[in-house]
Amino acid sequence: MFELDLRSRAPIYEQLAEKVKELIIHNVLKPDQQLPAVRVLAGELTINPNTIQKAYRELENRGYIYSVPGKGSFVKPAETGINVIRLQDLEKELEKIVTEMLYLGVRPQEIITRIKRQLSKSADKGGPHHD
Amino acid sequence: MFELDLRSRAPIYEQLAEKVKELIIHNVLKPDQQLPAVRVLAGELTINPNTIQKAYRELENRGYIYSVPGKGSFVKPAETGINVIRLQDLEKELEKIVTEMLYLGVRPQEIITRIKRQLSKSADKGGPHHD
Amino acid sequence: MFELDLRSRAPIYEQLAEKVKELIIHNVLKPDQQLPAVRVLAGELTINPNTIQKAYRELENRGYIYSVPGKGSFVKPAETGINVIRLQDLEKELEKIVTEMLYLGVRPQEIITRIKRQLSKSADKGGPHHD
Amino acid sequence: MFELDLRSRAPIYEQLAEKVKELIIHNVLKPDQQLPAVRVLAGELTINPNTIQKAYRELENRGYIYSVPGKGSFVKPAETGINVIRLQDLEKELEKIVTEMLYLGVRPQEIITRIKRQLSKSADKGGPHHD
DNA sequence: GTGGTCTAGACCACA
DNA sequence: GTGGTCTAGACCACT
Repeated sequence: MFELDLRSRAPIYEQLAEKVKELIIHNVLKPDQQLPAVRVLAGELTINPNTIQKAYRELENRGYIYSVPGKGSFVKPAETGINVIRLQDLEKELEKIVTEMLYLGVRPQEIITRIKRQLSKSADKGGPHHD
Repeated sequence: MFELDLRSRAPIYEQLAEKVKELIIHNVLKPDQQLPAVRVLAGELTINPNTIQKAYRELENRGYIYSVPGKGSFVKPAETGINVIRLQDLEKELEKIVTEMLYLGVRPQEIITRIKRQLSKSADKGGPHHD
Repeated sequence: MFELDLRSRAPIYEQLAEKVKELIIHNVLKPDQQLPAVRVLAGELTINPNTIQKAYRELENRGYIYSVPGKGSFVKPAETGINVIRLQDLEKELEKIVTEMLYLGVRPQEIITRIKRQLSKSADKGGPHHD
Repeated sequence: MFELDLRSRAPIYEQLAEKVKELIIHNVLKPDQQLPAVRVLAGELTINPNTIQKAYRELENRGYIYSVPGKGSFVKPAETGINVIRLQDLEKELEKIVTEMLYLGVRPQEIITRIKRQLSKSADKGGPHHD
């Protein structure tokens, strides 16, 4: 379920956090659904439990999950408008990517077409799933 | 010319490589133009020459510049089609960003509007500058 | 009556103790009034009786309630002056909060305004209810 | 300099983070000043370096310091308006404290007097110290 | 020398 | 059984 690249430069805990975040964003992991227990996941991935916990803590700080000691970790329902800072980051990244695609020869119309396709594809499973 | 954020947790050589890449993309540094010599730039930025070297090596690996031993480093003219791999990466990143923006509550129409604005803004200075 | 946030990382028994304390402070639970029996409350909140017990014990230690073996737990009438230690703690906390609000950019006048508003709001139901 | 209570229920890393935060808020640690190195502090406090790092990481997440790998950790200049969420928390805490002080018999006028005294005392060293 | 990552293994509080 | 904390000790990247 979680494919990690142990040789990658990116730390394991970040890779894991990223994977989990994607599952949440794509609504594979539903709001308030319980995540795999730290120790269980550590066993499956043959990774130290501390590393898993670090990933979960990271996601908690970023507002994607919440952890209840003694109970488990759960998907946090999305709250529109909370992550203004994150949105600004995404804007900047978007800008960079578009500029580089232009530089590499992609025509503007082509870029818009692809994004529209992406938007309609995400419409079903994606989009905000609030309380 | 190159504003580096020494406070950032991103390594300096990566920041520098990114800045140079942007200048190339935005056509501020023209094809075959010579980049500042390592030692000169090191002096101006009060940064270790090794760090500059690392940034240039990074850019060479990614195909944005080329080095002529004994002469210096130069901007590599863009070659449409050669960077298919890079384009696929950009596609994936674009997909991720769009999906996350949707999750964070941005409306699809809003996303397209922003990209169009970005496209028209880059139209002047940006765009491919091939041989 | 007692709304607990099972998602919170704060232990349930602490949340419960806090809620009861607030009801006492706001004079909703009057002096010498009997608190809900442990088992009853456990049933209503669908929570382990041990957890309720722990909350009540906590409140007894802090001087907000008293227990009569075989009878139940009751609200302890406030005794001005006996809680000097608690008052000193509150002073310290108050100092910390005010300092941090200043640091975060809140103007002194604004702080006083908010506190006055808070004071007049609590004036009705709040205030000391001694013997 | 940092007095920790190893027997306290509060985790060491939180105690340490709190202490450092206070030094920053009271302007004892000035903006962009370097914090003690993780290993050095670990040695002085006879505490594991990982624990220190956890405290620093916590402070970084909350926006009070920034860490540059290979350089050190530094005090982050305050940015007014960034910490809206933290301010809301402080408001709630302030409300609770004021209410409890009333309950313990402190007169409203007395509360305001103390806060004003606190405000003028903090005026010198406290207050925001932005860029 | 700096912070960052990871492991192995132990202990605690909570439900 | 759960997450959380802490230690000891090793290795890496960056400057």
